[in-house]
Amino acid sequence: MLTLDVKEAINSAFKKAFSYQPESLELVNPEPQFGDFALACHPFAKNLKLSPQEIASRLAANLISKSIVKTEAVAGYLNITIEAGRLGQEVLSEVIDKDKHFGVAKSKKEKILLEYSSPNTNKPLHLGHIRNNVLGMALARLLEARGAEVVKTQIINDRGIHIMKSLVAYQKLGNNETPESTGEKGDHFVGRFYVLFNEETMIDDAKEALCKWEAGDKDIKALWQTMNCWVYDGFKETYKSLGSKFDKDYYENATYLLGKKIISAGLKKGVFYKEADNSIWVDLTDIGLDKKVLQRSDGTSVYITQDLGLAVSRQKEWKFSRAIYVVGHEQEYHFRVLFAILKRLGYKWAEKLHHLSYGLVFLPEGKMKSREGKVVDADDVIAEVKNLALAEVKKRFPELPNIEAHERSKAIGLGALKFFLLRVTPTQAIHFNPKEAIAFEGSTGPYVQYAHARIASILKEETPLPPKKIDFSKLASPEDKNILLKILSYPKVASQAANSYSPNLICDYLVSLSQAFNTFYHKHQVLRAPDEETKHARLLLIKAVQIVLRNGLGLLGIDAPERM
RNA sequence: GUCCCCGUAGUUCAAUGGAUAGAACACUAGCCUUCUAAGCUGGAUAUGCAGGUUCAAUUCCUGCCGGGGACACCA
Repeated sequence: MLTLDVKEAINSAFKKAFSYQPESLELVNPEPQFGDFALACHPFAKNLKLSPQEIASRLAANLISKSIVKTEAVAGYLNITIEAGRLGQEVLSEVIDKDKHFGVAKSKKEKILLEYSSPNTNKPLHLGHIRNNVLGMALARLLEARGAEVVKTQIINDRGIHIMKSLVAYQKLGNNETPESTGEKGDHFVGRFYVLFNEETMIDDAKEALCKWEAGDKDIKALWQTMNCWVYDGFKETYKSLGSKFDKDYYENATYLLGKKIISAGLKKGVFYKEADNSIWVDLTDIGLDKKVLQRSDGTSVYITQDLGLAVSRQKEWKFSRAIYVVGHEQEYHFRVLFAILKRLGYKWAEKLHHLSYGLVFLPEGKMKSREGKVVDADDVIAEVKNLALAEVKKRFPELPNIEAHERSKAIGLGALKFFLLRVTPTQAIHFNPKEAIAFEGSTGPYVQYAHARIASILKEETPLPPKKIDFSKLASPEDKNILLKILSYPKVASQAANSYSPNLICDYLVSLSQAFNTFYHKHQVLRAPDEETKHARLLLIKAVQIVLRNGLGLLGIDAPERM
C-alpha cells in the first residue's frame, strides 16, 4: 500500500538524519498546492531539540523513494508529492482487484452484540425508531467491515402497564374488529386503541389486567398474544422497508423473570438490600448515582429488571466480547445504573457494555409525543419519500415502466431519508424538517447515488474494462489526483467511522468523493478522451470511484442504483 | 438542586490537537448540439462569553451564559 511506502521512507529518513525512530507517523492530506501528503514535524521538536522547520528540511533532504518526486519543508511541515503514474497504478489496481472487499479489514475476530431496536407492542414505529434502526444497521455493517461478527438483536417491550392499556381499550371499544376486518396494518390498528385509552376511566381496568396477566390468566394472555401478533405483522413490514434485519428477537416477557432471579441472588450476596416494606434496592451513591429500587414492595419487577435478565442471558448465549445498546439519549442514566449493577454483581463482561446514545428527533413543533399523537409515523414518512422520488423519476422519464419507476423511487427515497438521518453525529439531536429530509439535491443520498449512476452509464458503453497494465501517468490533472487521494483514504475513514461509531463520517466522505467525481466529469471526457491510453486510465479511475461509492453506500444501508 | 449531551455562516450540518475552520440549503451571476443539469463554475457570511494547558485549541481543562435530556415502587 502506498501510504506505507511513504511512511517507510520517512522512517528511514528519520534514522539517517537523526538516528531517531518516531513512535507513529500520522500523514495528512494537505491542500493540493502543498503536495499529496504532509507530516507535521512540530511534535518531534522537543525530543530532537530542533525547530520543526529544521526537522522538516533535514527529512526532506534525506527522503528517498522512487515514487516521491518532490519534497518540501514549509512552516514545519514536510510536504511530499508522489509521482503521477505511481499513485494511479497503486490505488486503482488495488481497488479494482478487491472490488467489494475494498475497505474491508480482515482484522481480529470479535463478536459484538448489537441491540438497536426496542419497540413497544402498543403502537406503531415512529421517526425516532427509524433513526434507531438506520443507525443500528449502519453500525452493524461498519463493524462487520472491520472483521467483526455482529449479532443483531432487538428487545421487544411486550409487557407492562402500557401494553395493558391498548389491550383494555380494545376490550371495551374493539367490537371484535381485527386488522383483517378493518383493513388496517396491525401495528396501526393496535396503536389506535392505545390512543383511545382513557387514563381516568380505564386505568383501574388496566391495572387489574396486568395482575391477571402476571397471574397467567388464560383469556388475558390469549388476547395479549393475539394483539402482539397483529403488531409484529406490522413491524415486519416496516422493518422490511428499512432493510432492518435481526439475528435474534428478545421479548421482555421472557427476560424479566430471569431478572428477578438475579435480584434475589444479589440480595443474598449482600449487593442489594431490603427495606422494611419488602422493596429491594441498590445503593449507588458512592459512585455518584442514586439509590435505585429494583423490586417493588409488592414483589413485582420494574423496568430495569428485564434489562438485567436480558444482559445476563445474552452473554450466556453469545459469549460476546462487546455489546452495544443503540438507545436514545434520554435513557443514558438508566444504562449507567444498569452497567453499574452488573459490575457490582461481579460480571466481568459488564466492562464491555456500551450505550450508544443517539439524540432525539425533534419536529418543528418540538419533541415527539406518541400519547398526544404528535409523532411522525414511520410508515407515513417512508411512503412520502417514495412518492416524492417517484414524482421526480416520472418527471425525468415519463416512459419508464411502472415497476422500474417504483424500484428506482424506493432506492432514491429511502436513500434520501437514511442519508439525512445518518449525516448527523449520532449524539446530536436532529431537527426534522420535512423539506430537507426528502431533498434530492445538495449534500444528500441521491447526490451520491447520482454520481454512481452516471459512472454506471459510462461504463455500460465500454465493456469489458481495459487491462490494468496501462499508462497511469495520464492521470496527472488536479481532478485525477483529488480523486485518487480520496479513494486512498477510504479504508482509513471506514475504520475511523467504525471505531468511533460515527456513520456520519462515511456520509461526509461520500459527498466529497462524489463532488470530486462530478468536477472531474465536467472537466474531462471519458469515452471521448484525447487518446486511447487516457481513455483507459480514466475508465479505470471512474470504475474505482464507482466501487468506493457503492461500498460506502452499502455501509450505510443505502442502495446504489445503476440508473436514476 | 445534581448529572449527561449540545452551542460553528441567515438556516441545517462537518472538522484523529495541526497550514487559509469545510459542505449543503437559501440568495445571486453563469454553464445543456458534447459520456444523465438529481449536475458543474463564480460570488458573502461563522467557532456563545471569560480564563487555563500547549510550539499549536472548534477540539482538552475550569467557570459563566444559552438550549435539550435525565435523576419515579413509569416504561
